Amino acid sequence: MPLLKSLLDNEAKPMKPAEFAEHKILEAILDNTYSPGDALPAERVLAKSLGVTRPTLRETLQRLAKDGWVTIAHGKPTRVNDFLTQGGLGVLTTLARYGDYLSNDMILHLLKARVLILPAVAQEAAQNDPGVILSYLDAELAKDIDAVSFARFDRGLQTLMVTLAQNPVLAMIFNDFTPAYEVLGERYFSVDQARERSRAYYTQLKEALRDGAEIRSLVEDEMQAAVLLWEGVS
Amino acid sequence: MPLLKSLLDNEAKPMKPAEFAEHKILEAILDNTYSPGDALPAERVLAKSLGVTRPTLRETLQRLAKDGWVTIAHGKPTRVNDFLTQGGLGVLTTLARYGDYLSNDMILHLLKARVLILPAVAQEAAQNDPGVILSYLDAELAKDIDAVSFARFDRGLQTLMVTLAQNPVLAMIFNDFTPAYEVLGERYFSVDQARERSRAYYTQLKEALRDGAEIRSLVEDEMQAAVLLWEGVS
DNA sequence: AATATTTAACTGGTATGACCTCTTACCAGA
DNA sequence: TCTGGTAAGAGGTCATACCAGTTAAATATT
Repeated sequence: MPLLKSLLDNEAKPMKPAEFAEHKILEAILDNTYSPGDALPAERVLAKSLGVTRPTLRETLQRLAKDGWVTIAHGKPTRVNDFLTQGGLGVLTTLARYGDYLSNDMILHLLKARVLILPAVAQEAAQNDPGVILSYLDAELAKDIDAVSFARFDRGLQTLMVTLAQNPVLAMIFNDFTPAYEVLGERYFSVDQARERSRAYYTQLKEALRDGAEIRSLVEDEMQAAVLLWEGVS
Repeated sequence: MPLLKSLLDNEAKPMKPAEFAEHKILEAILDNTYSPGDALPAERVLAKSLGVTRPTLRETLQRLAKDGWVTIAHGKPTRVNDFLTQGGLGVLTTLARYGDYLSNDMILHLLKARVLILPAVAQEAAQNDPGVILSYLDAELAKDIDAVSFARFDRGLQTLMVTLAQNPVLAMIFNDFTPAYEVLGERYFSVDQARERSRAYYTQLKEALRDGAEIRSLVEDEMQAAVLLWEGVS
């Protein structure tokens, strides 16, 4: 409904200066107005052209630098990094927030990375406290639940398992993943087949947990299946 | 040698304000002067007590917030996060920089996480371009090479493989890991047994690559062995 | 003329102090 | 009792001046 949409968009509260600056700069980097290796305009110039003051711009630049988008050095101009190579997961997070830039390809890579980590996490969690996982899974999912809610449920399960796995390093990786994972989840669970798969998977998981069986390979198969499913639909 | 150490410390160039503020705040968080959940003093107060101005302090706080140390919200006081649970890999990086806070336990968790990721990365890399890896490994290691250099060589190998694996998501994780990994490496390769193990491993790896054999399980065994070795010496 | 050396013009880093906006809690009025 | 206003305190932004590295051109030196 284009009309409603446009109305909503117009009603959107105006961005705050810092937010606006970050948005603009990232946009410029992502669409190659400033390419990796390029120098950003001097702070005084950039600030004026963005319509914000230098202190505000600097706060924004500091945040961008933390995520690996740019490199700031005293005396030298601030340069754009080759973020796809040098960047950390913060880059992925931003890519996710700017939906159009999180390509299907990137999602595929994300799903593949997940295959490596989650099975082990699930296994550890199941050994440490299968009961909690079981009671989480016992919350029945409504038949016609929407993609967003489904994604939230699935993410909640994984958050729970990561917590139970008792490895802070894996938890940190998971935390960095989360924002991108939210976007990914909504897209993935929009596919009917994906929701069906997961429902069956939850059931299998419950059985395995009740029997005290190994769940590692079960989870791995499911994660692998998700990769294949996504390759099919994307 | 306390005397030398103190001399070196005194010769250290004075920290810049921003650096100093970050150091102080992190120190206060790490030694529980401010515990997770606590509110930080108001910016105006904190700035004065640190001897820096508010803009400088704010830039520092923005960076800390990016890494998940604190949460900033308009109107509300800035609060310290439960960074071990909510933080990302940036937390790990800082923990590494403040050497005393990167516990042996944390290193163990890091090594365990590595077991999950690297084998798959190595396998992909070997399939994509075994030749480059081979030529990297052909650089012979001196018999009496020191721990730092050994660590750099090992890290270089893994950097190479991550690049060849062609999965940007895994590369991002690896990038976030790097700072902590450097610290870890120096400690790990200080153990004589560790260096011996790795030498043998490199040799096996070369043979497998020449034969075009699978290297996944080989790498996994080695990573797993590293975990056990560290459990033994720490 | 070739080579140091100074200097000036960039760049980012820090300092002040004022004002805007959001959140919260307390207080007055219906 | 509940509602609504109001003031205090927190973060957000602005404006401007000055400090400190970096670089290369201008200048002095050999």
